[in-house]
Amino acid sequence: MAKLAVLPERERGVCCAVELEVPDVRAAEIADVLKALADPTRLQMVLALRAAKEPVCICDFTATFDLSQPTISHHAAKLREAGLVEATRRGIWTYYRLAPHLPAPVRRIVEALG
Amino acid sequence: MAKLAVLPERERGVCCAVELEVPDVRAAEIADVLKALADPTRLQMVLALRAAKEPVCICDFTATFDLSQPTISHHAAKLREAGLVEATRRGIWTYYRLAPHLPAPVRRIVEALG
DNA sequence: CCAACCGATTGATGTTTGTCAATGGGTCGT
DNA sequence: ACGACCCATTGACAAACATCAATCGGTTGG
Repeated sequence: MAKLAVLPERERGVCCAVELEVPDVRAAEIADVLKALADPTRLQMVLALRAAKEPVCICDFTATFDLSQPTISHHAAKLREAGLVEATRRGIWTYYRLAPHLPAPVRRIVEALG
Repeated sequence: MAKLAVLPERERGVCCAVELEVPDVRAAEIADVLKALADPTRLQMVLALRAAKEPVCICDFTATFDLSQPTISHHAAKLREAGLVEATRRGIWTYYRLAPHLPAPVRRIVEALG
């Protein structure tokens, strides 16, 4: 609560709707992506995958975080549902990587992280 | 669940912790910012403020969204607590604007939106 | 001074979320 | 075939969240 600035003059009882930058549906989509990223564990996962040259086995994530295996699996599923990562099965191991063809707006967000 | 790729060879029972890109505290901070943005209404607010030349009166946001006045106020408070926006009082009106001196990492995220 | 207006806070409620324990389904080495 | 290993799913539960109705405090015009 401070700072002077050029504040618009107003008239009592007259409020007019703001012009929205994006359609509501689009805002909801972006919000969903942000929601997927808005957890410390999932954020760390995405940052690690972004930096990784090779796909990362989820067992290594389980070894990394102080969380149970089902919880890690749950977070991985959230990232999958959001379309942020892809999984590949190889034998008993499941490897994750950042989705290679993210929509441009999503990619820009992921690149802006960290 | 598809795509071939160069998957690392592994040994059973040997999982090693991933190297994290950022310290946990920092991840939590970023996650908090993302959490503040991860709601359609708040996202629209931030996008509108980012595009606005002048501070925006919150009564106009109340007129914009199909939500009650307390709910809008609640969302505005969340954005304030996250440090994303600042409020200025002028008479009976409260004007919001994007925080002018956002930390660089946060600013990059906000700029990547939309 | 009073009524109208703007905006924040409080209280209540239904929903979503993060977490774990328990379980189930594959895959491999022996 | 068996046991060990990896990972996903289910069920349960507490915490956090989005929303509204009601209320309150501050400001202004008449």
